Amino acid sequence: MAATRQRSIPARLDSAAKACAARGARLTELRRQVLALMLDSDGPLTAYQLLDRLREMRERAVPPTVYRALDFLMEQRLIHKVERLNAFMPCSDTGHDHPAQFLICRQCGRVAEIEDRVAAEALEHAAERQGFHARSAVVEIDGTCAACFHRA
Amino acid sequence: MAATRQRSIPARLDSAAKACAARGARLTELRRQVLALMLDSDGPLTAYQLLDRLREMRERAVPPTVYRALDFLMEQRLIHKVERLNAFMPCSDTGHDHPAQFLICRQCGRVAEIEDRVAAEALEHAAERQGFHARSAVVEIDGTCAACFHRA
DNA sequence: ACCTTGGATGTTATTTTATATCCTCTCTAG
DNA sequence: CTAGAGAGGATATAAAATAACATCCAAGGT
Ligand SMILES: [Zn+2]
Ligand SMILES: [Zn+2]
Ligand SMILES: [Zn+2]
Ligand SMILES: [Zn+2]
Repeated sequence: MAATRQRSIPARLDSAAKACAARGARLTELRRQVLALMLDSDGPLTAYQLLDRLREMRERAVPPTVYRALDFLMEQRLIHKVERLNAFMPCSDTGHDHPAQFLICRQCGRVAEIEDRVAAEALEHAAERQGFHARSAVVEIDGTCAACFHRA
Repeated sequence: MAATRQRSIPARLDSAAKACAARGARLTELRRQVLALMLDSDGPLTAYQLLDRLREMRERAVPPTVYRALDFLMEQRLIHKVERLNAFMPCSDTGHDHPAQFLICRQCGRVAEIEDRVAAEALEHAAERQGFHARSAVVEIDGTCAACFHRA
């Protein structure tokens, strides 16, 4: 079991369910289980890591089971995909539409989500200047986290 | 054959070779062929698209052939990987070390490389504030390019 | 010229990641 | 009831990337 976080997992699941309902979508049992696994993890999980864990509860799970749930959760903005890791993690700020910005530690594998308005706006403007209509932006920064840096 | 670009492909290959040599690396025939294919393409290419094209010149090519060349070209900062597309494209500013920033058009598949110093610096500072030591940053913005937007 | 050596490439196989397709079940709007 | 949509089950396959080991070959020292 992962360390305790700001809000309890059941509370986060419930507010996720409400957010979905408000948009006319259903956080079904399967989707809830998948989201719960992600909330319970210390770091990002790949689809197949998630599948392994899901099978403990749901023997019949296969890749499409997981990918469909992941697609749904991404549409609902409850999770993000970390492209550089082909892995997924819960959004730290559930439901709010914002560009995904991550700090990815190469040493420990941990990923921190940040929200830098200055960078986000600079990128918006840069896109506009090219006449480009932005839908979604991803920022992923590789490096060494403070903890790993001090350890070294 | 793709449209003519700012500088001729042979000229770009030659300056790439020089840049490699300056760093004690060799732009071998294989690597040169792979880079040439990318320079000749109108858009990003996946490793397997590249493999198909490469086989026209080099029958024995297999996935590791391509991936090794791609790894080399990325180390030499001659190309970038576009994570959201699992595809690769030449750097627009060969050899200079800079964060990769892309505008990806969903409609036409074209990818434009931009270089926004404001965003890059904002992200650097954001990382620093967390005590994070950044190595390399990737920015990928999905949306619709000006041409496709006007067409619609 | 002759080794030696490390980088580059060849070769085979496999792993990891993601999607296509078709079917069944359930719920509900009409 | 009953069509239609959404959710999930099931099978198969495609796409992307890497592992591991063999061979080649270019460059530098002798
Ligand atoms: Zn988020
Ligand atoms: Zn770390
Ligand atoms: Zn570049
Ligand atoms: Zn376009």
